[in-house]
Amino acid sequence: MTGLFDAEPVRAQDAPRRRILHLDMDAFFAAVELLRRPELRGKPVVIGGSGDPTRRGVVSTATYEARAFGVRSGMPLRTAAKLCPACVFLPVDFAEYRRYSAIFKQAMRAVSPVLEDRGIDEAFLDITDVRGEPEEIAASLKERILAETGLTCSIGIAPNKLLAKMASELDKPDGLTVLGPGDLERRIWPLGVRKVPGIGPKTEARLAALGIRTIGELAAVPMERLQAAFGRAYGRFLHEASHGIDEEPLVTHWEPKQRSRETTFQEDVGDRSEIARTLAALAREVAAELAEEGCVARSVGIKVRFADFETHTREKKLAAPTAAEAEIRKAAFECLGRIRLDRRVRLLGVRAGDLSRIG
DNA sequence: TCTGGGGTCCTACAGCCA
DNA sequence: TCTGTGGCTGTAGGACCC
Repeated sequence: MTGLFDAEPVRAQDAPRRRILHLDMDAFFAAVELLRRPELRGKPVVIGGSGDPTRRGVVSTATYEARAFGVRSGMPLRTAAKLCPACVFLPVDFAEYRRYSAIFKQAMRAVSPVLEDRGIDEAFLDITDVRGEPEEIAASLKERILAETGLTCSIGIAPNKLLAKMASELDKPDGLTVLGPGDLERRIWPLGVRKVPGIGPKTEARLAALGIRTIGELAAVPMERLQAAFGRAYGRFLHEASHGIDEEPLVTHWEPKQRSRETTFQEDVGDRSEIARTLAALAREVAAELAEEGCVARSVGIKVRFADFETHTREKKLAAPTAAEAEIRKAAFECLGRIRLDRRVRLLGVRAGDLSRIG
């Protein structure tokens, strides 16, 4: 007879199987804009930057009608306007999107308190201890969010965050996907490696050069080979992700690590005094935000992007943590002095790092 | 010709020190 | 005393995410 205290320590594979839900709002910015501009429904609409396609900026979200013209997220507004001259361009209104974001996250918290906020339009929810079938939990959550916001979302449920997020992508918009045993091989392995969150365009290209295009092909590569090619940590990640392995817990609280402000000039700038004025203004904004949040910074850095898109950063460790505008500005100018300004500048940024709370 | 802004995490490397 | 090694810290840049 084995007593409680004789039991072996719990290993990962013996741990209670988690149920993680990932929720992603459908074309979020565009959907919110259509709520207050119903006359635009059915029309190609692009949200991005200042809403003026003659100015510098990129597409944040486009409606499905605009996507039919080839408009994609991240595309310059000017390019989008060329592809779709009939598109309606709207500015980004973060305050309004944050309002809707709070509503759908509140609905999620009513289901389970264990929520990981992943930005303005998505979140993870641990529903391991929530009674009911996953499909029912997700369906009633979708119903509640639609009733309270008028917006649809896509939900994925799986034993971990990685698979839950991939699941929510499988059926969009207004989708619901539950991944169970056997679904890894059947539904995930045929997908391209780019569908793994954490594999971007660079890694996709490097994997393609090795003849690896699908997640299943990636899963067939020994971990040692991936580590030799991509480094210890990332090689291990690639191996585990392709096998659907992810033990990461939900992060329900975190402290900011850095605050930054950056700006892209409408026209590339060569004038030193304009660069100096802009750097001072950015330093002021960063300092104000630190003060507002009750934080001090231990390091200050700057970013300079030249007209040819070459980007340089410089960083300085401070003698003592501070939120004082004068000290942040002084450090930023010291950093600027270490960069040779031999070309016109496209972008300038100021960053405060190694943050800690006062008191 | 074009490529935003605000973040996080990781890696590589140089200098310092034991 | 010289040299090698390995850890730590600071710095720069890359990749990725929403």
